[in-house]
Amino acid sequence: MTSLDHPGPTAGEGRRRPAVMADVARLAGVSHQTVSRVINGANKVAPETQARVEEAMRLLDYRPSSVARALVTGRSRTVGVIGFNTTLYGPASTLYGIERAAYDADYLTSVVSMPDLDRDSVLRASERLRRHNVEGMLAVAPHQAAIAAVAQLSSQVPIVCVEAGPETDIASVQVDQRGGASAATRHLLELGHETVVHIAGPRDWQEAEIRLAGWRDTLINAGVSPPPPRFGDWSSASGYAHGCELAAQASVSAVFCSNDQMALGVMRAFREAGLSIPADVSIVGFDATPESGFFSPPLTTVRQDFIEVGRQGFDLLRRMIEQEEPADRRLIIPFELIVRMSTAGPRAR
Amino acid sequence: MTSLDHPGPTAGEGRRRPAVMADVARLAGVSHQTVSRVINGANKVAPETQARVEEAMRLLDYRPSSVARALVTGRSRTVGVIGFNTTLYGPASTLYGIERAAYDADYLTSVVSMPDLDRDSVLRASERLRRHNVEGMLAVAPHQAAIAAVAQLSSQVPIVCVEAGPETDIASVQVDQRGGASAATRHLLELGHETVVHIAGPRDWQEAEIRLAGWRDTLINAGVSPPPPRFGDWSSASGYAHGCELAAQASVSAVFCSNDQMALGVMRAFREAGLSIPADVSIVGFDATPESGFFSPPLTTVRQDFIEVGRQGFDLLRRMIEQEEPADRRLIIPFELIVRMSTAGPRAR
DNA sequence: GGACAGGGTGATAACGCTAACATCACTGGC
DNA sequence: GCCAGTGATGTTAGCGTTATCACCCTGTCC
Repeated sequence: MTSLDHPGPTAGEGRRRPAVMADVARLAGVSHQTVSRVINGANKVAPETQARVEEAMRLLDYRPSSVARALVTGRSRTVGVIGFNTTLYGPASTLYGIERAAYDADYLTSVVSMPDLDRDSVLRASERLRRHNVEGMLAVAPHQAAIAAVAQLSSQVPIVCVEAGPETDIASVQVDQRGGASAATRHLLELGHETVVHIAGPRDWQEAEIRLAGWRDTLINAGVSPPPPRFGDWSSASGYAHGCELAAQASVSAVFCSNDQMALGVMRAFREAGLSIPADVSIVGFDATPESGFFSPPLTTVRQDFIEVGRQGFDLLRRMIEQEEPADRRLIIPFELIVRMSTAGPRAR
Repeated sequence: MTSLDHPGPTAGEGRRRPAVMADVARLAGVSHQTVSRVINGANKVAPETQARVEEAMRLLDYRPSSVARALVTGRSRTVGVIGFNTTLYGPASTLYGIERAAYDADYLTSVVSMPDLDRDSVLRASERLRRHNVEGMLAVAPHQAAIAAVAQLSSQVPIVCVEAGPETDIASVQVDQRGGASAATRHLLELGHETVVHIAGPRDWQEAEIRLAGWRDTLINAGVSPPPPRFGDWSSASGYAHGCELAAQASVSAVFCSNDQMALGVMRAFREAGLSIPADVSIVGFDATPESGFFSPPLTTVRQDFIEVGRQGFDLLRRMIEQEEPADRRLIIPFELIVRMSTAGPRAR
C-alpha cells in the first residue's frame, strides 16, 4: 500500500532508483510539501511530524535534488569560474580561495579553464557556464583581451574579475600591483643601487603592465631614467635567457623580476656566469611562492595573498547575486614586501 | 498577439527575463517541441523551419537551460572533483587535465576542495556534489583515509581515484610511483653511490608510501640495507630541516627526495653547510616541476604527467557513466627519469 | 457562542525542458 | 483509388522540487 506500480526504493541499503521527496512523504505518511518544509528551515511543522520525516529521509538515504530546486527557484547556487592555466601558483591559489569561500557560503563552484585566454575563449567558456545556469561568474583573467571580453559580458550576468581590471568599471579584486612593484624598486634604490633593471611579464598581461608602470614611475620619481625593460613569459626559462644577457653587462647591479619563476632563472644564469647573489647582483621577485624562501639565496619578493583575493572575489560576487549592494565594487588587497637574502647594497664589479 | 500577459522578452538587445524555449517557439511560429528538435540534432526538421527557429534563437539571445534538461533527462553532464590543497603543482595540474578533458567531452566540472582530506571531509564533499546531481566523481585523493572514504562511496556513485589506490578495487589512475622511485634509486646506485638516503613524504600519503617502498626494495635488491628513511611534509622547509641534519653526516653521498620542493630545501641546507652539489652530494627529486630545471644546479628528477593522469581519469569516469565497459579500471601512467645536473658519481668526503 | 487568529497541513500549479505518442499531409505501390 | 509508409510537426505528460493558496483544527476574545 505504500508502494504503487512506481515502487519506492527499498528501505535500508537499497541500491535502486534514488529516493525522491514523494517516497519520503509516503513513508512518513505526510504530503511532499511537508517534507519540503522540513528540508528548508522547518517553520511550521509539528516536532513529532518533523521527526517522522527526518527518520524517513534517513531510512531512504534521501538527498534533495539541487537540479529540481534550481528549476523552480531560478537559483542554482552555483558560480562559474573562467580560468586559463590554473597550473600556475597564483591562479591555482586564487581558485582555491574562491572555492573555499563558495563552499562556506553553500555555493558550488564550476570551473572552465581554457588553454588560451583570448576574447573568444572567454566567450566560449562563459557560454558554457551560462547554459549551466550559473548565477554569476568569476574570471581569473589577467589578460587584456580577456578583460575586454569580461567587460562585454558584465552587462548580461554578474561577473567579477580577479587579478585584473582598473580600466573599466567592472567589479574586480586584485592585489596592489603598482604598490608592490614600487616597493620592490624602492627597496633596491634605498640599498644604494643606481638603477634597477626590470624583467617584465608578457605585454598582454595586465598585472605585468601595472608592475612595469610601478617600476618605471618609481625610478622616474627618484630621478633616474629607467633602462629599457625586458619582457619574459613568466617561465624560468625566459628569466634564464635574459639573465644570461644581463650577466654580460657589467653595469647591472639590481634586477626586479615580475615573478619568482623568472627570478629563479635569472639567479641560475648569474650563478653560471660566476656572479654571486647578492654580493654582485641583487634580485627581487614577485608572488612569494612557497619555494622562494629556499632558493639559493632565499629570494626577496613581494607577497600576494592569492587566497584572500579569491575569497574576496567570491564574496563580492555573492553580494552582487544576492542584491546586497556591496560597499565597493573594486577591491585592492595589500601586498607585503618580504626581504630575504637576495638583496644587498651594490659593490663595484 | 505574440505576447500574452506573460510577455516575451523584447527582441534584440532586450535585457528582460531571459528567453525560454516557448518564446523562441512563439517567435518562430512553431511548437516548443520543434525548437527542442532543432537544438538537439535536428533530425526531422524542414530546413526552412530550422532556419526560422535558429533565427528566432539568435534574435532572443536564447540559451537552453541545462538545469531543466537535467531534470527531465536525469543527466546533468556534470562531474564533481573532490580535491584538497589544489595549490600544489601536482593536484593543480591534474585538475587542469580533468577539466580540459571534461570540456572536450561536453561535461562541466564542479570542484570541491577541502582543507583536509580525512574521511569526514571526503564524505562531506561528496555529499555536496551528489546533491548537485553530478553524474560521477573524481577524487584527487592521495591520502589513505581519503581512499577509504572513496571506497565506501564507490558502491553508490561512479567514482575514480586519481593519484591513488591499488589496494582496493576502485577505479584509479596514477603514475607508476614505484617504478619512478626505483629508477631514481637505481640511477644513484649506478653512479657508484654505496647507498641512498630517502626523504619521504608524510606517512598517510599513499604516493609517499609507494615511493618509499620502491626505494627500499631497490636497495634491498641491490644488496644494500636501507638506511632509516626520514619523513617530511612535502614542503621545502621540511626538506631544509632534514638537509641540515644530513649535512652533518659525512657518510651521506646521495639523497632521493620524494618531491622537488623538499629537494630544493635539502639543496639549500647543503649549500649553506658548504657542500657542493653534485660534487659532494647527489640529489634526486620527484615530480619535475617546471622550476626544477632551474634550481642550482638543475635537479635530476622523475617526471609525472599529471595532465595525462587527469585526462585519463576523466575518460575512465566518462566511460563508467556512459556504461561503456572500460578496458581497464586501473590505469598506470608511465614516469620519466630526467637526469640533469644534481647527480654525479661519489667522491670521498 | 460566534468570529477570528494562527499553527499545521495538503492540493495544485508552476519551473523549462524532453519523451512518447498523436496527427496530418504527402508519396508510391498494387 | 486505397492503404501503408514516412517526413514534419504538434500535444500531452512528466522530471522533482518550491510557491501559493486553501483548508482544517484548536484556542481565545468579546
